[in-house]
Amino acid sequence: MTVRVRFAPSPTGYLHVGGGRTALYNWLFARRNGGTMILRSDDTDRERSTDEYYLDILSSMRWLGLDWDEGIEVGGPHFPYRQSLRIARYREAAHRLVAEGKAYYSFETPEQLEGFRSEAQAAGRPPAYDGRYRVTAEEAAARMAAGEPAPIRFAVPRPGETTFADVVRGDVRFDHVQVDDFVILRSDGSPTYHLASTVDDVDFDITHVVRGEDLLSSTPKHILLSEALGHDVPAYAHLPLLMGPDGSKLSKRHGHTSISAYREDGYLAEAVCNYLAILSWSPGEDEEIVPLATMAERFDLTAVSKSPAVFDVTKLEWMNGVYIRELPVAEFVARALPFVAATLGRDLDVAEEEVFAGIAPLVQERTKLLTEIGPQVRFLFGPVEYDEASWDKVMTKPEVPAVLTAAAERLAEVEPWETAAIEDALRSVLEYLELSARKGLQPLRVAVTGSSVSPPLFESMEALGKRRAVERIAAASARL
RNA sequence: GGCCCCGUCGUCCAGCGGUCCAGGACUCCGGCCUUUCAAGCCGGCAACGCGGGUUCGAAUCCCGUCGGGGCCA
Repeated sequence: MTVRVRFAPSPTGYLHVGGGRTALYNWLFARRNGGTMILRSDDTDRERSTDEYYLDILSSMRWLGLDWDEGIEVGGPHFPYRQSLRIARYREAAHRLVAEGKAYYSFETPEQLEGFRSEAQAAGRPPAYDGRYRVTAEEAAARMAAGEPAPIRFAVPRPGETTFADVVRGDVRFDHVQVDDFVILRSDGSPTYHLASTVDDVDFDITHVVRGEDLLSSTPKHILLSEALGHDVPAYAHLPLLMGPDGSKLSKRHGHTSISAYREDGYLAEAVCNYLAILSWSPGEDEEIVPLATMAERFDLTAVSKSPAVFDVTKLEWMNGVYIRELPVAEFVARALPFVAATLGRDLDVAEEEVFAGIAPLVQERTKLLTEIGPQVRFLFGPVEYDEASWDKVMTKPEVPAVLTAAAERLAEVEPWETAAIEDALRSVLEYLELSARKGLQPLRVAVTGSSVSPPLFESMEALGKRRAVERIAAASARL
């Protein structure tokens, strides 16, 4: 039997990092086992589902590099893989279960349900409705015929229990006293999550359901439903939840949680994938920087951690820096350009792109996020903007006027305008003024780049060009 | 409140009865390098929640307890 897994997000929000990790683990598992990866949209919640979220999920998946063999947009035997387009199928399934006596039209009043609940609570019993007010099939038929609306509930076998071997957690057991006769089809004819999701898993021949631990306690319902539908029960693997720094389930209040936000913040998809993978699983050998392809060779669902993991942005950032540094320079340039354009508010022209490519290697090794690049190089593509803190810290020293003056003079004679020649000239200025490089070069850095923090000075000057470099030093002198 | 799951450095991961006075990574703190900032290199701080068992021997197995999380309400 070939492995068939699915990632089935609800388009009720952007694809968040937890969902991204679930998608990734499904993908890794499929690739590791030569299986089929399916992407489905669980969009039965018409109220909260939107096209914007749907599109975000698609683009985030693609950005991460997680492709799917069957599903939304790519097609397959069960196209279009959108639950909202399969409502009739869910109704049919629910009605069939009623016909077979495995589910029933439910006429409990809210008062009855509430009464049951509070009584159970008081007695210390599980508050899961056990179907005690279920009416006979005849009565149900009569009331339905009379036009009385009613939801359909699944008749959970009682007494009983459901056990299953969770791929990551091992044996799990649920007594049915704590599984309620859950609604599968609402009185308005809309399917519940349990029904739609299970029917799809069954229809699509899913072999392994890999999802978040928040669905663990719903699993007995899904197993019971699968069996009632006359289908083999898939294997289940429940992934530990991702948490915020405060130890609660990761959510918006912990900051950025959507994959697309990380993309915009200058993270590389490779780094995000790597970090997400490493979060609840180890590729072994004390290795952490492992490319997707290698992980796909080593991935082992049974070795996934059982305990929740705190999402640590700081470590993701470090890892992003590692990936950026590993990029071939040309690739780094290509990825950086859009971000540079964003901070400049315009695209670079061809000549400027060449200038950027020139200092790119130096910028690359000091970048953790692509968004940091623009600010580092903007001095090359526009007027200097002095960072006032830098100016106050550096340009108020007594030796500054002499440094600027001497440097401007010497630099004006440098020919050809290349890093080595610039360095020679400046070193001689330092010698002449008896200043350390540390003290003597900072004023020039601020003058030329506007900041006390910049790429290496000599290269920066070369990239800037002789005329502008000398002009800026003169301008800084005038501003003193 | 009921049920389920989980519990190794601040965080992530390794460890699956002896080779562990517990290993790697991030963070943090020193130092080196150095034209700033990074990067790099070297070094350091830091954990088996607790209590009982089982065993010659437990981070590793069992029970309890405490703590955290999830779902339902």
